[in-house]
Amino acid sequence: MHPFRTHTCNELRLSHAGVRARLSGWIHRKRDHGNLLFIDLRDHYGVTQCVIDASSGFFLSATEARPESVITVTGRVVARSPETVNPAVATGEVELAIDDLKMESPAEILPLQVSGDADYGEETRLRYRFLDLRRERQHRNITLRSAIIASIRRRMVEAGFVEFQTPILTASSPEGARDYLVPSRQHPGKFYALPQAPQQFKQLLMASGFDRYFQIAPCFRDEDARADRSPGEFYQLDFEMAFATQDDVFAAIEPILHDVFVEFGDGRGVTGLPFPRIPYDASLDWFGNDKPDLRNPLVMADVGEAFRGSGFGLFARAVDAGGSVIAIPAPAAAARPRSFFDGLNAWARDEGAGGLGYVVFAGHGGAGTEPAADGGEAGVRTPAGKGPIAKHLDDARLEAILTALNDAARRAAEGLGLPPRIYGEGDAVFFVSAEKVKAQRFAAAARERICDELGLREARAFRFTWIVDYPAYERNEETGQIEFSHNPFSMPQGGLDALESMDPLSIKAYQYDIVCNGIELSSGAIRNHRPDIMIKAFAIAGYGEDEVRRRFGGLFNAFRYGAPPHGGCAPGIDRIVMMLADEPNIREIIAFPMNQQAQDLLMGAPAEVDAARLKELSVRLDLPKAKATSGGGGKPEPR
RNA sequence: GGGGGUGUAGCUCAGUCCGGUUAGAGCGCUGGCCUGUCACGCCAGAGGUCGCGGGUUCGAGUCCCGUCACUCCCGCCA
Repeated sequence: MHPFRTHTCNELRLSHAGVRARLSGWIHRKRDHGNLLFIDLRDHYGVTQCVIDASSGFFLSATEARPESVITVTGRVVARSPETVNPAVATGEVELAIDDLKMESPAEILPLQVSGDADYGEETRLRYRFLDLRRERQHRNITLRSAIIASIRRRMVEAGFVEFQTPILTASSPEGARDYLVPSRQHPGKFYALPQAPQQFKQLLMASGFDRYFQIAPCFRDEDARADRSPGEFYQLDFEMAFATQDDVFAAIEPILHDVFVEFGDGRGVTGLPFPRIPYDASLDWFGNDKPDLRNPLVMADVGEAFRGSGFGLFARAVDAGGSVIAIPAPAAAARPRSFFDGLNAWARDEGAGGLGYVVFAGHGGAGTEPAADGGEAGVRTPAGKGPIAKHLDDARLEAILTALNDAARRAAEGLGLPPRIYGEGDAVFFVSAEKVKAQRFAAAARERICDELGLREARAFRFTWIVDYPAYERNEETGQIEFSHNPFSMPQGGLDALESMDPLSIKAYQYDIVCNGIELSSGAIRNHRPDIMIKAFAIAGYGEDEVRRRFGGLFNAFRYGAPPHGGCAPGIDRIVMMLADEPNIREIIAFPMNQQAQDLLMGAPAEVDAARLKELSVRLDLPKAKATSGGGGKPEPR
């Protein structure tokens, strides 16, 4: 007989009755009846009930074994009597009547319990992650992650992509996030950087003649964490295609994402192919940001003109000063009590906005008074507006607001498959007014809030969209300088001609993001593979040719000896798993995540190192004064 | 770097607003009882620097100041 097991803890069934079996696992739970002891034995696969009675020689030691001790038990599989069958457990029709028990590894008293579904603080969970990961939900998440990655890998290979590995110790990249740096022993004063993404390597592979690259790529960025952003490191499904247009890239990855989300989505809806595409500018107009959650059906519109010169001075002055008034529809909200509007107003002020103006369209009462979408029909009345702002707006202005919202709703319905809607009687409209960028940012948040207040968010669905036509450049508000808005490696639309003839701020790039449920899964681009266009593109952002050669020498050089037009994308693996696992926090789907302060509480990273090691690296510390540097322990050091 | 929340038994939390006798509960732990449970049950017990430091007060878990830690958000994340 195998020294540890003949079966797993999820294997024994009624058909095994009478068989002699050996199981190994953790003591999940014990039920001690004095002269009869039940042990739920758990392994990766499941749980099997084992039973011992007082007549056995090892009964006492079994009684004393703590939960989470690892044991090996041997005995006979017996069918349970009908009244003792447990239908909640896969092995619930049988139990193992054990006649031998070997303690493989006793457990001390636990800092967190594995059985049951108690909540524990994250600090405890991460410090004892090996215990936390034994728990059902955590165990399931990590297993799901593995299955998703295996499925992605299989689908990528089937689609003709070739998997590569690229360096982890590489050079710092001048754009983007902060790098993690690694001092070089052999070259004092010089540093490696961990890659923020294998961006340049995958482009070099294109220049190397490989046609379709992919990698489940580790990426390292020294930026602060969020619930959906793991500190330090994360994984991307990084891929790149030679001789590919933007449409080719979309056509290659859409079915893979779609099928993976269907495979692991547990019946949740997935956007059909092809995924909708929203130009960046339209996304800002309709949703206030470039990562719209299309489960939210609300479409916004700029209605500044309706307020220009109106009696509502606050908004009229804002418009005259070049600001925006953004309207957010609130379908069927006219029936809501005053407290609904007051509550949203209070929320707006908590968010730091001046407030949230609104108009309620409930003037005429009764049904059937909705205006036709295009207006102009005889006998159609504009519903009368109510609310603090409405009295300052005449019918023509109210009409203009409804027309703008209906126009936006109709166009979004056609392009995105959002439910069509004609606003009018019975609806309400909220207004956000500020300088344009600020107004959009706040309106985006208000749109989400209003959607949830009204219970309009589509449940159990993954709604994908591409955001396309990103601007190539933007003006840095602080410095006034023209900068790359997204990715310096993207091909500007219009190529060299556009760079030479157009206002840089109006040039678009073949740059795109894929967004799912309001979460940016990835950005990608058709790359700039032409050295002459690169020089010009960087010149506009203030980099001389020498600087481009110095900073991107490898890539720049590669493009001088024949490089294929190419492009790609890099969806975030962790966020995909997070959504499919339906977890609100990215750390729930990473086996050993760091905490929000980028510390690994289990391994004790980051840690101090010996002076000798620093000397070897020609590194001397210059620590900030005030702060204790102990890292762990949590106790402040006396000063 | 900034803002919010939290910090009380091994763990999860109540008590803090409105200061007052010996700081409680559940789970876990220890001991005892229990032969059909499956969140087993019953009895008893141990376990506390109320994050840390300072202040106010006759008296501080509770009020004030500072500080540390964790967490959520903003900045940041080509």
